[in-house]
Amino acid sequence: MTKVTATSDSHLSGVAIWRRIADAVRLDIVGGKLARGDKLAGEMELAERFGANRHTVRRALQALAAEGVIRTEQGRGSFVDSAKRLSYPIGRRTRFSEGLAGQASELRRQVLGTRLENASASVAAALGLVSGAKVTRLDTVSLADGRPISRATSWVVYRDFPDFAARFAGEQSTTAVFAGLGVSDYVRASTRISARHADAEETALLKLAPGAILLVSEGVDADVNGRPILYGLSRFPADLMELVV
Amino acid sequence: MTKVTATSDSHLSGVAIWRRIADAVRLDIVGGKLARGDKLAGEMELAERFGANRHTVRRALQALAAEGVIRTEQGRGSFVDSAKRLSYPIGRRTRFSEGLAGQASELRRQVLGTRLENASASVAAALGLVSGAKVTRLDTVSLADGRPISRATSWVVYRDFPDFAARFAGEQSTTAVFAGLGVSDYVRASTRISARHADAEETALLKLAPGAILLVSEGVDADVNGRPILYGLSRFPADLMELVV
DNA sequence: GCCCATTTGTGCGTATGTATG
DNA sequence: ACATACATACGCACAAATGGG
Repeated sequence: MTKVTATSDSHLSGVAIWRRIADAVRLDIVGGKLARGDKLAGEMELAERFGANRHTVRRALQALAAEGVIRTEQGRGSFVDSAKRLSYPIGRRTRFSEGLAGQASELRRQVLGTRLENASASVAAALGLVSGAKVTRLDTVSLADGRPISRATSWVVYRDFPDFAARFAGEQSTTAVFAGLGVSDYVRASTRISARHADAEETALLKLAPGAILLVSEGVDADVNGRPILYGLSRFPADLMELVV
Repeated sequence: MTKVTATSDSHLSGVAIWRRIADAVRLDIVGGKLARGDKLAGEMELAERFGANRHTVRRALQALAAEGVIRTEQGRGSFVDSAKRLSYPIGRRTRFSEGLAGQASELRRQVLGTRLENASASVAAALGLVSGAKVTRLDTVSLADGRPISRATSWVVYRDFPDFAARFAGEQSTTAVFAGLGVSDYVRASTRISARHADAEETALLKLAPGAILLVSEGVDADVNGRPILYGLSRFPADLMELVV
């Protein structure tokens, strides 16, 4: 019906047709509609379904094959070669490693660095500080079975936890660090979720194809008295992860 | 430094540089870094910042101007011409209209249609039915101040609420329909959030630029006894909306 | 082995889009 | 506005591999 061509494409999307097809097919796979080992529809049928040329479909399938999502065999077809998306639970008492337990056999958190900086307007607002107040910033990448699944940045009030950066090196989890600093318990006070394209740094760190979509979760953790102790900004590849409330 | 060109672009992203620039600038605006009336950086400076040619930056600014996000004045610069993103609250007791009250002056829900169908595997699983059971499907688009902000599809068990479709025509809200059918209260039992590109139909209905990113929220509402009564799939343009947990 | 339909792989020509200078 | 280079998308044709009679 509506033939989507580079030329007829009404508003000139700036997103190639082959990429939209690749995204749609990948969605069926990570969303569970197609399971590992399943045979995809033929190139002709996909071309028909998306109103595109077979070459364009092939370009999309090549991209998915390069990602390791599918495998193509001449004369036989294309087959699903990867698993469902991981679910990251979001709740008042969520802890990173607990949430993903059972979904991956090996979870690892890599610390990219810590540094002392002056709170930007948004960080200050989230932590209830004046703009420019000293905060400790922590940059991490998390991996499940060796694959990067999140890029997180956290800010902690320096005045309240001057040792935060030093302690983090020796500990595996944020929970453990806070426990060592006298905060026995904390809860998620608020979470905002949005989505956007990955920038260059995120593309590199998360080993994504350029133009990949990220789910962005932005939240504040507070202690039992409701005092904000940590502001976090996490970015998840939308292809690999979904958030469960 | 890292010059991003169509040619040097490592793996051929399928997303044009002008679109990535437009997305990044729009993000600063809807994310609150730039407020209505603020002046954007000059074209030369933006070109420098993104490592692109000034022509390419101009292409991005043209796209944003066409969307109504910015306004460009010869000899003066470009200025922010739109407001912050709307926040859609997600909680156990969230109602659509209550959640957005105060953020827009006029909210409207448009019914695209209702129909009786056989539950697909995913719908059946969510509602606790056998695959193929009869369900009523309801398709809607919601608008805030005339702008489409969500595309939702809901499924209700036909056996439990045979009059659902008929009643919806006369009522404004799902809450009112359920109230008329004897369900005085219901809560959100589970929610899964993901992100992806819009397809052709969504692009048309939500009046988006092709290739736009959607936040997808998938959830089950249950009555006070925990019995699933409605399965909903909502899609929000990530440029306009964020979800707050 | 051979034929055949199906499916993927490849080559060529053309038009338009993207990005630079 | 112009010139250049490459990417994207299409259409047609044919080659190569697979699997079933």
